[in-house]
Amino acid sequence: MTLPPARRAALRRRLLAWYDAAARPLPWRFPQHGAEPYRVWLAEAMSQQTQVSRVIASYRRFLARLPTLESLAAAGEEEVLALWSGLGYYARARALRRAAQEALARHGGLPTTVEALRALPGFGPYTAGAVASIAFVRRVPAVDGNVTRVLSRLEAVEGAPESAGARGRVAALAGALVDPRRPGDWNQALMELGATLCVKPVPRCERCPVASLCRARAAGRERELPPARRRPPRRGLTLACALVERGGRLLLARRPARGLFGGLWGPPAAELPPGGSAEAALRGALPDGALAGLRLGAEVARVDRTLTHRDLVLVGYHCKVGRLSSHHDLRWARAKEREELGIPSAMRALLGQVELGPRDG
DNA sequence: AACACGGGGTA
DNA sequence: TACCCAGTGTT
Repeated sequence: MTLPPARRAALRRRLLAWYDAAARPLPWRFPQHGAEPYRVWLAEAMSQQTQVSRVIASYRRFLARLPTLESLAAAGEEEVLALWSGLGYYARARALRRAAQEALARHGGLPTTVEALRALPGFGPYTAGAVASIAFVRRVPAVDGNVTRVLSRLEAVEGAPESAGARGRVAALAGALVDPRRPGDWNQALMELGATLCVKPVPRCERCPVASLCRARAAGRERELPPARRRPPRRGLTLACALVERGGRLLLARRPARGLFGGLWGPPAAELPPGGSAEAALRGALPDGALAGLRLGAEVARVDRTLTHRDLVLVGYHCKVGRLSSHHDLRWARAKEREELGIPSAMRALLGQVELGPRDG
């Protein structure tokens, strides 16, 4: 349990030296940007449960359009969701925008302490620690999945990583190890090691700067620790989707703010229970009976997607609707407009299967 | 504590 | 197929 000062010093020295030499040149790390807090935050928010390699393109696109905290706070939710399109976990995007507004109103910018950051929407323990340490040089840890794996192996932490005991042990280690002079670099060095060498399931110990200090390796158990997280089985979800064409445009509906694909645009969709009627489901898909007169045509598109918690099936039906009352959450969009909207990837794929007339796009 | 929440890469 | 990813918010 104890972390001797000599061991702590050796870990810091070796890992920081390795990081200085081996860190990947991520766009938010380029020196000309410095540790600009807004950019650090944006990168951290996008990286939640999302591999860094998949974040880079979205990060550049987002920053080009909303380069400052002020521009983000002033942007509409629709625009922010559109810039987030394809990244998933869209609640992150809405929280990002609200946090920008709150930070500006209450602090005149991003606050600089981990406690004040933690109070903003979308800032959990990890993101608050990451931004505080990287952007504001606060001596606080930032424990993500990488750090959990690295520290679990270094100290041979037993037990499921989601258990309270293991989490507490890792948190204590992370707090004790933070380098007081370079807290942000230290936290990033731990993450970098976990992302590039100390990977699951088979770590590349031969290149690891702290392999000789690793208790899991000493015991020959580096492949076993930490144990895999147990996940509940995925449940099936079938969504009937109404593909309604008019004058080369497709009818899109904005989804409710909560739940799957919250706040994004897509074809009007409704859960199709096993053996249920797609027509009945779609007629009730929108509030106010907006689609009460819908008539179902043939199935013309289908998409299967595996999400973390869902086996998702989208079934697209060609549909006719009667007159639509003007509705805040409805719009007709041609292909070009659809490119600019926040639409989940699965629904984009479904729309991509639909052949439209020559007036489209 | 358990669950909801995207999407894609990897072995 | 199963697991994981620079996690957070809700119940």
